[in-house]
Amino acid sequence: MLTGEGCPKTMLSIKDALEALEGSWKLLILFALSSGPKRFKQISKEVSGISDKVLSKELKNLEQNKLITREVYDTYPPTVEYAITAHGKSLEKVMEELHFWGLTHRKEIIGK
Amino acid sequence: MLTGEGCPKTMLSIKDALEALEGSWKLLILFALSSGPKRFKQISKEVSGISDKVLSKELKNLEQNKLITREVYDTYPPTVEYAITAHGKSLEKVMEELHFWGLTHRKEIIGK
DNA sequence: GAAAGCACTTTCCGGTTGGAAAGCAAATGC
DNA sequence: GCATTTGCTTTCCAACCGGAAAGTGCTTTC
Repeated sequence: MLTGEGCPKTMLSIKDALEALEGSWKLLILFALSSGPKRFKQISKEVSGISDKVLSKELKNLEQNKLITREVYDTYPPTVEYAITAHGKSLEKVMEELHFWGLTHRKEIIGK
Repeated sequence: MLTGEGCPKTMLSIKDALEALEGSWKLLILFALSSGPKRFKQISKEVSGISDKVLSKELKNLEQNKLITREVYDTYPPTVEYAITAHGKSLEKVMEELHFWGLTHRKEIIGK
C-alpha cells in the first residue's frame, strides 16, 4: 500500500518518474519502439502529430535517461536506429495500465 | 493513415490517458488525496512546490475529468474538501507502477 | 477596530515551448 | 548533373505557462 498521511518518499519517486516522462510524447515514442527498433521517419509516422524538432529533442532526452539506444550505421542516406532498453521495457506495465485506464476514461468522459 | 504495424488504437487510448493527466501535478494531487479527503491548504502543503494558482487550476481540471469531487461547507472561514472519486482511485495501479519505476529509475540514473 | 485565516482569483510579466519551414551533407538513382 | 532521401538542426515567431504578489468576501479572534 502506498497510503499513509506522510508519504513524501513515495511522492518523491513518483515525481522522479513523472519528470523522466514529462510531456505526452515520451511514452508514445517508447510504445512505438516496444514493438521493435525503428528509424526516425518511421517513428515520426507512427507517433502522429509530432514534429521533427520535438521528436529529435525527445529522442535525445530518452537516450540520456537510458530508456532507448541510438545506433548509427554509415550508409547511403544516413540510417539511425532507435531501440528500447531493458530499463525502457520496464515501463511496459505503466503503459499497459495507462492503456486500460485510457479506455475506461474515454467511456467515462469523452464517449459520454 | 493507419499502419497495420503498430497498434494505433492502443496508442490512442494511451494518448487519452496522458492528456487527462498532463503535467506532473495531477497525479501528485491524486496521490495526496488517495489517503483521504483534504482541504486546499493541506494539499498545497503536501504537494510541495505547487503554487496556489496552479493548484486551483489543476483541481478544476481534475473535477471536470471526474477524478475528484469538490464539496463546499459554508462555515466561518470557508471549508472546501476535495476527495478522490472511484474513477480517480482506478489510477492507483498506475501510481503504484510509477512509484516502483521511479525507484529503479533513480537507482539507474540519478543515484548513479 | 484591527488583524488574520480561508480558498481562491487576478494581474503582471518573463521564460519556455512548439509549429512551420528551410537548411545541410553525402550518396545514390536517373 | 540534378533531384532525392535521411536525420537531423536552425530560425522565426506566436502562444502558453507559471511564479510572485496582491486582492476579495466573509468571519472569527484579539
